[in-house]
Amino acid sequence: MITADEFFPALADPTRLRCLLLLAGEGELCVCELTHALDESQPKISRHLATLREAGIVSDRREGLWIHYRINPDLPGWAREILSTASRANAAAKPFAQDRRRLRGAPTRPPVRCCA
Amino acid sequence: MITADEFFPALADPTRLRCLLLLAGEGELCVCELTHALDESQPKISRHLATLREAGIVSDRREGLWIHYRINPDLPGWAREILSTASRANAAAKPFAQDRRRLRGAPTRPPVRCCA
DNA sequence: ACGATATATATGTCCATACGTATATTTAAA
DNA sequence: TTTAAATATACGTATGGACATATATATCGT
Repeated sequence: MITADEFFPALADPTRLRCLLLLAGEGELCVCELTHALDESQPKISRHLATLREAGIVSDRREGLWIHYRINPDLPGWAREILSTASRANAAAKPFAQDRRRLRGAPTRPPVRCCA
Repeated sequence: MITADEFFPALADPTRLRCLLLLAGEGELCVCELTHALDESQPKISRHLATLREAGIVSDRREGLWIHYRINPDLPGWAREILSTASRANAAAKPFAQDRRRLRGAPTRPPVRCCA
């Protein structure tokens, strides 16, 4: 069972927070989608996801080549509550709106080919 | 207006988190009460409170020698919500229960003389 | 078996930040 | 105007953690 002392440090990094807010809003995303949406390097995203996984905040599911991440459904209620509160509060904020737009495939960028 | 990228790092330090959870539950506390409740050095508590103040998460009010801190009432709703969720969720957890007990004046410790 | 794609991990470096100790500041009282 | 109490800040050090780069692993198609 995760404690507050383990939970909040995991949200303190902007990259991890962006991942979590996307996952909270979208349900399930694979690494390449997150890499594309956040426009960050693959190892960077992967290691941050590993941090979140080791903290028990996200869970992963392999499907062929792809590994899908989601908010860990076994996360205690207060933690899930905090994530949805943060997600709701930041839905309108510019940086997160940009992440969502990139996730969908931005007009100025090549469309997401992976994770069809 | 504080952003999520500024808010969550402030909760990532255990000392700051303990201060915030106490403040969320007790309303207003002075530095010496927090120092006593957390059993930490005065400069340590003071500097962490300064961090929280500079982030806009707490506000302070001088009253003679004492400076009382509280959760900043102008904090956006989502942030206050997250703090009360965390406070409620951790009320029963041992470390925070100990902090509250020390705040009241633990049997094995000298009673709080300051901040009458 | 080989190559390609998706993801993970290892390594070395660098920077932010938490810490202890010492000292400064502010207020009140004698 | 000293003195004491409460709080704040300065400073040097150390360490956790984020980073880029390179490489390893896993899965699938041919």
